[in-house]
Amino acid sequence: MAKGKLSDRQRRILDFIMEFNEENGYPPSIREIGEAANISSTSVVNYNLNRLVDEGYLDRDQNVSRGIRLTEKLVRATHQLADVVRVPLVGRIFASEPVPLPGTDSQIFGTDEAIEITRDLLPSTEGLFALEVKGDSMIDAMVNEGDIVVMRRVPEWSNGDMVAVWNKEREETTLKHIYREGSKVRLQPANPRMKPIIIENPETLEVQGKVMLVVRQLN
Amino acid sequence: MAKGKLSDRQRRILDFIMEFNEENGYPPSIREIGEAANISSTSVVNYNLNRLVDEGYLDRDQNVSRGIRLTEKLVRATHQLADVVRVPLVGRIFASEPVPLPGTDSQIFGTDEAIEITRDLLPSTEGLFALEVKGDSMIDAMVNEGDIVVMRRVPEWSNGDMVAVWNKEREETTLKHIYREGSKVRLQPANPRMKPIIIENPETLEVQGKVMLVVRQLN
DNA sequence: CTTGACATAGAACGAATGTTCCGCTAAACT
DNA sequence: AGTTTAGCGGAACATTCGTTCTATGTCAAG
Repeated sequence: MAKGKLSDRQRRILDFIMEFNEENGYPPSIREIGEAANISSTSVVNYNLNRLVDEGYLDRDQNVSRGIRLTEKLVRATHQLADVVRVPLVGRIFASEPVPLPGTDSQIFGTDEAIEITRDLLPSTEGLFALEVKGDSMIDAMVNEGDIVVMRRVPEWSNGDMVAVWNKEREETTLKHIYREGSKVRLQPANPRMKPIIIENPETLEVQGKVMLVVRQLN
Repeated sequence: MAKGKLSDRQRRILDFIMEFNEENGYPPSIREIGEAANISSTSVVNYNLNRLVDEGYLDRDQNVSRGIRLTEKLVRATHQLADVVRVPLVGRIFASEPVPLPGTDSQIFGTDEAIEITRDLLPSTEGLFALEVKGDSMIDAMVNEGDIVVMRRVPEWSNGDMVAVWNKEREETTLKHIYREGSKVRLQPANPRMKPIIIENPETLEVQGKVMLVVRQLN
């Protein structure tokens, strides 16, 4: 319950456990902790370990050697580890072709090419795929050659979404903000200096994905 | 030496170790492995463990309980964990102001606001800081309002770098590709449809950072 | 058929490791 | 002062756990 105050020893113990874990891939024994923290008695280590459990920093398993588990938060904080989403890189996007869509590859291991995105950059994780942009025809979407576009397969789009649309009549793919306007559809370039396009026949449009993220690596 | 073939048992053992580790935060004991893999004898488990070490899947520490360590690659592959870099988000970037530079905050824990970027998106990790773009004045750099620009403090820039430059005369910050041309400097917009700017007096320029990455989150 | 490498099983041993109990001290509380 | 409590040290104890040794079965090569 009592939150903050850890004794000097307890802080040292915690630090050591984290360090040892990182180093060896398994937790230290009680005696190893004692040695590191200058505690001669195993019972004292045991005592302080239980205190740390009370404070919520550790979990322990009884009667199990090295049965210490760091709390999730601590692990994340100390390592430079984070939750990431593997987004399959399914191909390239040209202006002159519909976007390639992902097959039903096992999203866990299947695809060989993928990019890793930290989860907090993405609102959802389902149905994602990534494309590399070829050519400079997406400039009015403020998307450059070489950029990586992370898209999501969506059943429905809503006003304001930035989507990849395949225009069957013109036979071209563009990235635009899309808006319903009565029976028509307005395609709005991301670049505010450019004019929107009004589509009279929305059936000629095929929304192939909603753009979730654009990543540009320089150099 | 011999690469590929793992016996059915060995695969099961490997799977179990990974699963157990994930579940408990520490590796299983030999007897626990035996139980999971339907092996009655600890010596057989020991035997197979050593085989897995030979194959490069495991590391072991002698005479240490639960002294098993998975090979790095395996850990990464099973979890959805990856190496990330925490980049401090130090402020906003306007056209009308020099870019704010990071203080000497402890880059580990210090800054409260930061974004996490998977390491493979970034070539180096030193001296990084991130800025959020305000206003639409960076359009000719194909950078939009709300984009996040990850920059790096560099002592020297080289030809072709995309940099943030503070133009003292015009009192404005822009993002441009920069080139030395004799005693002059050429600033080239990322948008190929736009004209370059020639700077006669390079002293009026202050290169404040090299742009490493641009991230645009939609929605 | 014999031999040897390989894989397995069972058991015994000893070291590694967690647990418990007793006593001591200093500070806080009544 | 007397009592309580948190924290510590030491030692004995009971398991847990890795190691080792012997024995058995299989299979392919000689």
